[in-house]
Amino acid sequence: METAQLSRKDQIDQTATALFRTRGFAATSMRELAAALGMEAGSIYSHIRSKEELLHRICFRLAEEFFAGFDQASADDALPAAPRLRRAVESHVRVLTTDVAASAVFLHEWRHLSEPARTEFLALRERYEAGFRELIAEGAAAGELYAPDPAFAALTLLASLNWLPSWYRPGGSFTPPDIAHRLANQLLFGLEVRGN
Amino acid sequence: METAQLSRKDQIDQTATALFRTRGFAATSMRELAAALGMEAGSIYSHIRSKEELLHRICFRLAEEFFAGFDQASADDALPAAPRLRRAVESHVRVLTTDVAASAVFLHEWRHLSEPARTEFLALRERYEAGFRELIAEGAAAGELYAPDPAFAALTLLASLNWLPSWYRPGGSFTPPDIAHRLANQLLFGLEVRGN
DNA sequence: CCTACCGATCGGTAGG
DNA sequence: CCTACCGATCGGTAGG
Repeated sequence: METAQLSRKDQIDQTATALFRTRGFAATSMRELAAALGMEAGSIYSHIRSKEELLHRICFRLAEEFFAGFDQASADDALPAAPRLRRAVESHVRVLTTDVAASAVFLHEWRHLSEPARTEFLALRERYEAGFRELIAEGAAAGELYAPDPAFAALTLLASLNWLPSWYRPGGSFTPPDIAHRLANQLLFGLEVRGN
Repeated sequence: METAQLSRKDQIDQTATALFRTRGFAATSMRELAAALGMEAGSIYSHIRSKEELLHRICFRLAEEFFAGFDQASADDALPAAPRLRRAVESHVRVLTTDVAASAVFLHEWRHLSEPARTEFLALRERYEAGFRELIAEGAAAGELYAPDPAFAALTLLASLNWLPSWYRPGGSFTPPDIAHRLANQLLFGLEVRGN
């Protein structure tokens, strides 16, 4: 346990993230969470208001991290679209690997958010996808990328990346930058115009 | 409702699949399922033994369908590995689009299976992935495909395909064969050796 | 942070 | 296939 210097609230967030990931939000009880933290179920409520607040915080924090990474990666206007897309892919992989458990929750448990949070969340995700779509469309218009349908290409690209939390294990044979590089290569070689 | 000629048990399976997909297995109650079927919760148990039996049947039925499709696609020994891989990709997409709801449950809800079913299921999935891995390795060894790490390539490939149920809607602008073709192209152009 | 508890809901069964 | 019910567990609160 290296959680010694975390605040109690951060400990709760972290433990909840791990449980929501492995057992799912709905199947995780507050009593289970409490037991994992070495306390009683009722005591958790002096730190949080509801179970859903935990999920809400995880989902929206990750959304912010994905956006921050993307904005930084795609901001450089001097760069062509293809290398900016590569940087955006690497940023996405960095967020995924830095916080695998939270990413898995972000990707799979958001549907347990109640309204209006759920609709807000989906709007954020759509905006994020649109960023990739536009980058790909820009690269296609400039002849840098081969993508007859940028929307389709963006979905497939993000799909390949988002499956990562389901097999990635920290400390495995691939390091995060290694994974980012390999994924970007595998995906972009399929997008780049050949022999041009 | 076109479920008129389905047996009551098939109606239960079908409705359960739809609910497990949209709300998740754990968050779906038997009373909800009963209401969707126009009956009382207790009455369902004259057709099934338990809630988990429903999940079990969905997961293992889909596993069979994926295997049957793969075996047929990859069986032709006269064909090089690359076109057999393309056929396997198309088969995978066919299963996914033919039965989107069940596929989504197969992909995301299997972890709610209790032992030993859960371990059995994971073994099946691993065997399926191995099929793709070996096809890619074979193609790489023959110089047909560019895949420095077949295991990594197989994971990325299946990832791109498996995200499909999260955005595919029957009756959208893409037909299933269209999707299969585009996905195979986008993925294989990234794998094929260029200018060879 | 704990004890003790609330009303609601869960999966499942008995008996008809 | 329904009515009526079982014990267990749920998220959350009051009072200290």
